[in-house]
Amino acid sequence: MIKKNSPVPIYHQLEEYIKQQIENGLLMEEAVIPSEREYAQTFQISRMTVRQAINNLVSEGYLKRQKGRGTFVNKKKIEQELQGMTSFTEDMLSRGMSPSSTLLSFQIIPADKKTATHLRMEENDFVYKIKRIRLADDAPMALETAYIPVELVPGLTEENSNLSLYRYIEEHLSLSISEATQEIEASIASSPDAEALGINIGDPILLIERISYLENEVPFELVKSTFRADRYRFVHTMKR
Amino acid sequence: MIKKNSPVPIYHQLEEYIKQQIENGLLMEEAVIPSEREYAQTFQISRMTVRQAINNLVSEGYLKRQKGRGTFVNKKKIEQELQGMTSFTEDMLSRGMSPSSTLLSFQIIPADKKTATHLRMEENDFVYKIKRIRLADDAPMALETAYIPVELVPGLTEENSNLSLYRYIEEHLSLSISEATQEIEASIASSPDAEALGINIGDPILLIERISYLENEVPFELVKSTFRADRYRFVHTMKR
DNA sequence: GTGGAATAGTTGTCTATACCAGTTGTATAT
DNA sequence: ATATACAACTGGTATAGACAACTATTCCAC
Repeated sequence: MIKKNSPVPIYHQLEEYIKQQIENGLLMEEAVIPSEREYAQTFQISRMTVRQAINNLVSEGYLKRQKGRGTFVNKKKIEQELQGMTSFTEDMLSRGMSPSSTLLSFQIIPADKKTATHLRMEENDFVYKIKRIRLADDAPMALETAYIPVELVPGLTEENSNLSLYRYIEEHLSLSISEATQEIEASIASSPDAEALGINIGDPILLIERISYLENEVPFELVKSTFRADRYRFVHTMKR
Repeated sequence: MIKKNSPVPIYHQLEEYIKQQIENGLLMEEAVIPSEREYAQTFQISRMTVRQAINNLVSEGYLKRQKGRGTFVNKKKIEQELQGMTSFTEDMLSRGMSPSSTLLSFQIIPADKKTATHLRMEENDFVYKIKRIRLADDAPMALETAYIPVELVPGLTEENSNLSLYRYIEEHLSLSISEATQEIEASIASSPDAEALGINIGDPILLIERISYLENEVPFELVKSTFRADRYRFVHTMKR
C-alpha cells in the first residue's frame, strides 16, 4: 500500500490512504482512527512521518486530534466547505432542499472583451456559454450563465455539463478549484428575468458573479447568477 | 529569549518571537528570515522544533517557504484579512474611498427575543444599540445598526464607539474576533430607508446581517446594514 | 460505594542525525 | 564571453528514540 522508494513522499501516500479509507466508509465519522504508533508499526515507517500525514489532514479538516484519547474522523467535508465556495447543488443540499436544473442553451462562442478579461484569455477565443435555470424543490430559484474557456475543458458536451462540473474537472482533468472571488449586488428584475423566474418586474433580485480559479491561479469559469430575492439569501462564514 | 524549562512549548515561544519580530519591523515584508539551521544554532534547539514553529506560522499565513531559497515574510496580515471579514472602514479604504460615519443614536436597551438568540444571551439582558449612517467620500452609502451585549464591553460610550470598534476590543479587552457569519439579501427601499440614503422608494438595496464571534465562540455583535445597491457591491474571496 | 493509586494506552514535545532536492553564486574550462 | 561544474547554501523528507501530558480503566483500600 505504501511504497518506500516512490518519488511521492511517504507522508503524502499515507494522507491519500487515510482519505480513501474515510471516503470508502472504512473509517466512520466520529470514530477513532488507528493510533500513530499503530500506523508506524503496520507500514514500517517512523511515527514522525505518520504525524506529518495526520497533521496535514487535521489542518485540512479531515481529522481532529485529542490528547490522550486519539485521532478522530471529522464530520463531512461538505458541511465545512459551505463556509465559502459552494456550487448551487451543494448550497441547496445544505439547506435541506432538493436541487435540479434545466439546461436552456449550450453554445460555443467567441468571448467578448469583458469575459475574456475576466477569464484571462484573448478576445474572440472560444468559450462555452451555458445557460440554466436552477430549481430548488422544483421551484425556480435562479438563472445562471456560465462561461468556461474551451481550451481548458475540451471535451465538454451538453450531457456531461449536466453533472456537477466541479466533479467532472477533478476526476477527468485531475485539477481542483482552489479559490474563487464573488461579487454580490442587489438589483431589480427586468422583463426577461421576471418571466423566467416567475416573479414581477421590479421585484428585487440578487446578482452574483463568481470567478473560480484552479490551483495554478488560472481562471476557470465565470458564472453570473440571478437569484429570486424572496427565496434566496446568500450565507457565508468567515474564519480568522 | 527562549526558556527551555518553561511549561509553554519551545516551538510556541519561537512562533511568538518571530511574530514579534515581524510586528516590530525587524523582519521586513518579503524579506528572508534566518534559516532553520540558524535558528536552531542560535537558540540551541533542534531544527525539527524550529520547523514546527515555522510550519505553524506558514499555515497561519505569516510566512511562506521556498525550497532552496529560504523562508519569507508575507505581505501584511490586513491585506489578507479583507478576503473576508471586513469592517466598513477597512472595506472602503481598500476600495480607495474615504470612509466616515455619523452617529444617529446610541442607546442601551433590553434585547428582544430575536437579538438575544443571535447573541446567545437572555431576553431583556441589555445591549448597546448603535445606529449610524456610513459615508464614503461624504456620500451616504449605508445605514447600519449594531447590537452589542453590554456585559461584554462595559465601558462603551458614544465617544469611543466612534473609533473602530474592533480595534477598541483588541486593545482594551485583549480579545480578538475570530469568525463571523454573514447573510446577504436583496430588497427594495422602504420610505425611511430611502430618505436616509437619499434614494427613491422601490430602489434596490442590499441587506447584510453579520454576527461576529470572539475567539471563544462567544457572539460579540450583530450588525444589520442597508446598502445602496447602486453604489455598493459586496466582494469577497474564498480560498481552498 | 467512594476515592485514589497503578497502569496502559493515547497524543504532544523535543532531540540528533541523515540524506534528498532545489537555488545561487563562484570558480573553472572552453 | 559563455558554458559547465562545483560548492555552499536553502528547505523537504525520514528515521529512531526519549520523555511529558493527558485519558480511561482497573483494582485496591477505606
